[in-house]
Amino acid sequence: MSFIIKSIRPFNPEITFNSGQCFRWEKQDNAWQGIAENNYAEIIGTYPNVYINCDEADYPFWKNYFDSSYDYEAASAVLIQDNKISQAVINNKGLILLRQPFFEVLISFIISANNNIPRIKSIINKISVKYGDKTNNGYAFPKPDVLAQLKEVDLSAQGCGYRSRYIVETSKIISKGYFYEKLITIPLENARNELCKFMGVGKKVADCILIYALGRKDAYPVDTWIRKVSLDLFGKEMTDDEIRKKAAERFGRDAALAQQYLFIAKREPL
DNA sequence: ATCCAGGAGCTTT
DNA sequence: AAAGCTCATGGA
Repeated sequence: MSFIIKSIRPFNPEITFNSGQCFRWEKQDNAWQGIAENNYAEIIGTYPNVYINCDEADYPFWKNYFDSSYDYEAASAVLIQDNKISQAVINNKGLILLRQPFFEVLISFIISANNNIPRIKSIINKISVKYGDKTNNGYAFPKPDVLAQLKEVDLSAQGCGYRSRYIVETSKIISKGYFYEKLITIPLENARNELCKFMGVGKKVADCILIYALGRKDAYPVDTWIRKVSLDLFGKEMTDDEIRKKAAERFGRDAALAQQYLFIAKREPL
């Protein structure tokens, strides 16, 4: 274990960590502390001069986590030309989309259904403390085989409510082995339908998993906030399927980033 | 008290 | 395919 401080890809920690795509980053004395898998890291500095303090052996993991190979400057330059998004791009410079561990995103967004962000964070923290591995710097997210062996009441006791059954059943499938890499390359509709086979995963949660775990930039999660903003965006009331279709036409391969900008702007208007 | 939260599953039209 | 009802929970 040798901790090092290295520069990491330019991004805005404040905006990215508060954008509702991750639930396990907390700020302590000017440093953002987070755990993914069994890895701990601290993020310091401000956009565009950002540094990471982590175990040297984990640095490749974190480089991938912070999506180092994707050109957000180029994507934002495209989106800023859309007059409905330009202000959000300006107000949220340095936003990126994280590439988090598949199982953690899968379970976290099952918990997110019909829920709010502070409570989602609270629940995830509780199940991590109770069922995750203890590390030197906090508790890891629970492993699939651990959650798979729980009873519904165990998770209900941590506030998961009616989602407890979904978490156990989904964890059983993952713990038996699941090749999620295929979801990165197959057509969006197919990938979404595959994920919807998991109990507790619908189209919205499926799109979140495709973006925040698998790095797909063409997905477009339609939640209550995006529903609200679509009226202004497209000029009429639409079903969720129509919203996804229109968004795909308008934003194409930048749909996920457009959605994230719109979500932030609508949820926390300046 | 009533409504809402990064919805989804199930049943009924 | 589309609409309606229900599912826990805590905060506003």
